[in-house]
Amino acid sequence: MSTNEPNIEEKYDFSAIQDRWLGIWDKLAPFNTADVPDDAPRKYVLDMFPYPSGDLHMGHAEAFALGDVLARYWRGQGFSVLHPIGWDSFGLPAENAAIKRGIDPREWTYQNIEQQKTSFRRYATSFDWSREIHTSDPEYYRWNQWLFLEMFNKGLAYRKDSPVNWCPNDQTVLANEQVVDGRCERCGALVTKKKLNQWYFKITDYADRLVDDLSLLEEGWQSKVLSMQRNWVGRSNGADVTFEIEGRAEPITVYTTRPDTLFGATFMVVAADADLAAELVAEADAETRIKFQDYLEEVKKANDIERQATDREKTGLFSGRFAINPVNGEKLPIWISDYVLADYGHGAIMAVPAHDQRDLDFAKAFDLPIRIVVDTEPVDGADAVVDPAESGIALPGAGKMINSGKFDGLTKAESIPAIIADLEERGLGHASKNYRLRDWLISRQRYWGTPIPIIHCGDCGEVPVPSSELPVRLPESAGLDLQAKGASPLGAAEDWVNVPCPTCGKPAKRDSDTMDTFVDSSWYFLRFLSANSEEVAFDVNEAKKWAPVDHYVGGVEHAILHLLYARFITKVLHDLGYVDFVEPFTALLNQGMVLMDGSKMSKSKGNLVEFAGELDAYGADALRVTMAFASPPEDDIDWADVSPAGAAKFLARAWRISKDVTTPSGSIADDGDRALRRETHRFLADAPALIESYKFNVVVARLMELTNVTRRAIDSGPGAGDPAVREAAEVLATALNIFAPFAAEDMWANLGFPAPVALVRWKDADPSLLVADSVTAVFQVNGKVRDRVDVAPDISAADLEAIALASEGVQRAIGEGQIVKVIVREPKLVNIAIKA
RNA sequence: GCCGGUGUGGCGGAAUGGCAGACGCGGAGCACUCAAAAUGCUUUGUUCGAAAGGACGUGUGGGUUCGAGUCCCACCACCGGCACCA
Repeated sequence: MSTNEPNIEEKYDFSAIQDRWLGIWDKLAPFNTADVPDDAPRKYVLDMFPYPSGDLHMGHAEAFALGDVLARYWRGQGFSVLHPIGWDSFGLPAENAAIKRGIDPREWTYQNIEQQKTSFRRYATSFDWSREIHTSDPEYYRWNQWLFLEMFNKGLAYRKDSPVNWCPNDQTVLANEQVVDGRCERCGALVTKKKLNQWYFKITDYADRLVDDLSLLEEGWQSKVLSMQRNWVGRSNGADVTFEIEGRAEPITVYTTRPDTLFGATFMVVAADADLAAELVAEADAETRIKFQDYLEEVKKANDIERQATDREKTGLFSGRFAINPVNGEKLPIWISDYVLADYGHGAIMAVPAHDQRDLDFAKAFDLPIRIVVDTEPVDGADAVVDPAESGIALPGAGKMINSGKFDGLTKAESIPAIIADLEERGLGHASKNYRLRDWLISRQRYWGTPIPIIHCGDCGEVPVPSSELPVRLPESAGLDLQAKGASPLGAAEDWVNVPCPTCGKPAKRDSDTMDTFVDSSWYFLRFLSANSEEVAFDVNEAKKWAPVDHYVGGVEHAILHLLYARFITKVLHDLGYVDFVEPFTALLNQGMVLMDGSKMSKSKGNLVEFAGELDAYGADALRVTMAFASPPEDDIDWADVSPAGAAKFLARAWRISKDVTTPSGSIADDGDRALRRETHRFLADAPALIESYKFNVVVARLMELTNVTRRAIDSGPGAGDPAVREAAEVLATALNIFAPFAAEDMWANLGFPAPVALVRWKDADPSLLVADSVTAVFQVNGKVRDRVDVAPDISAADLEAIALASEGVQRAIGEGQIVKVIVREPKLVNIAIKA
């Protein structure tokens, strides 16, 4: 097969070029990684796999362009690069579309996949298609079930009754991570609470490691994402303190981050919706019991948005009971309120109104005592500390302890360990940590997901499906009512749901819920390593060779959810002995969004830019260059501010150089024009560091510069026959390949080489060419540039100083002034400090 | 409230403490054309000046330094995360 047929076009014609190479690339399959030698240097470059809803959009166009730049770059550096693609193809939109149109979710999903696949091919993404995966295939989701059972056997998957987030619109439960501002992340409906029996993954067991291991990612992840992850886990350090309760055998434990304020506790508060509150008032007088019932009703009615409003008035009631402060034996009234949360800490707090704003608000509302126990600095430039009882402003700052018995005089830093030690000695408390993170709720009451591989038996309880019977396939959707109704549609598939118990053989029922699709995506990067294996989820040895992922590319909208789950599952797989690393993604590139006229694109706003339309108008190369050149990758791109036509113009200029070269291939570049060669090799020397630090926009700018100087060399320099021009053109083709694969391939063919240019190793920079013949020295007077002179790069400090002092511009600037000091940084700078 | 980030021409953006504005978009002028588009060339931070040449200029105010967009302190604005989390 001849891959370098002569090009007939005399002008850059992106659509002819695309047509010419697509078919050839299909046959060459240059990105297949089936037979990589064991000792080959490797990189794993992965884009977050797409959810196949309709065609690709401009956001995909950016993310996948950038991922492809990295994959192609490392190939050019001689690495074997794994750059796979798959489809996150389970999930609600397919189901909703299916309901709306009365078709199988499978049909809708796999049609969209075909469309996106076609678009990816036209976009020249360098995927290894032999490893393609679909999470909605039984061949994939059986390994979700395998993972679930591994976790079930380790006690990391469990079922519990708990109030859960419920989306009344989608009629399914939601993970905490899917509730944003009290609303369903997907549809925006107000989320309510519902008490349900649901499956959880025990991510809280890994809370400390999920925070601590972030330090391993400081090199490769944006600090923004690290802090988002840290915030989400929400670890706080403090102490558990035990309070005896009058008339109750069991004491109550509270969690506090300020044990140093223990002497300032003047009451205790129990969360209204905690079981403890109901128990405490059970023996109270009738009036209190009725008041409590009314209050509890009120609290339950409030949705999260109302409840979370921080400027709400404090409400509550006295329980009639008292606690004993362990440090001073004082009797503290126990109050009940909804400002304390039932599911954080122990659902009860010690209230220190002088030093906590919330407690102070409550104390003032119910006229409770306020006692200062920390001598804080005055705030906001005030002369003296104002009594919180007067000002209504609590004093949360640090200071020396007062009114605290034997602890008086200690600073906050000293007193916290001292008090904890004292409590510990007396068995009344200990240091403790708390987390905002909750266990990951993974059950969903919907059809289009992975069936949970558990059989419920009246006698044996929760029985795992034997691994020989995996996968538990989804029943056909035909005949099932997929309409959201709060119970899984699978429950109605009689033939499917009724099975004998694997243990005792009696009639039993399959679990009819499906898994959260974030389970699918929490380990898919490992499935690519053995995408076609029927024996294992992934081969442990392949994981040793390829994983973890070297570059993970995707939107910052997944900075919490998906990344936290993937990190968690990776640690679980590590503990189970399947992988030898603890973090899945060594480096993370979060590209910004593609906007139009300052806002997110949407059909309803009328500012939608269609991927297919741009592709037709400018071609894949111009689109990819535009994405890379627009801004640093993390920043948003406003499509109104960029110019795909400009990118196309640049590509045409670069392409034309390859047509103009007249030197035959194999000519000796050493004989070529030195100035042009220096530019070429400066590019080769600088490009790797720029790409590896994701400064793609600068690399494109440098390619434009190289194109411009080569053009000038042809038109008004040494001419098209100079070997340096050929060298520049070859470097342009190999480097441009990472941004504009079609144009680069065509240039490579124009220069007489066979496809694919994508597997050509980049030329090394020649260090001897990086030394300039002369450099421009800058002469400053008091830091202002007054003159410039070209000098030899190895000029001595004394010579340079002499030239500077003699220069006309410097003399004029010095005038009558007196020279105080001369700084010489040969060969580039002299700065003369003068006194007027 | 706590934590993190960002502020540079008309616009997107460059700049190991050493020539601010690379590269591009847009604008202006010119060439080619009957004309337009496309393409090419020149020019383009603000301001004073005929020019030569000045002055000013990286959110604001201070500081360190021979020299600051870059480092330090304080502030302002915007963006993001968390938030009655004890």
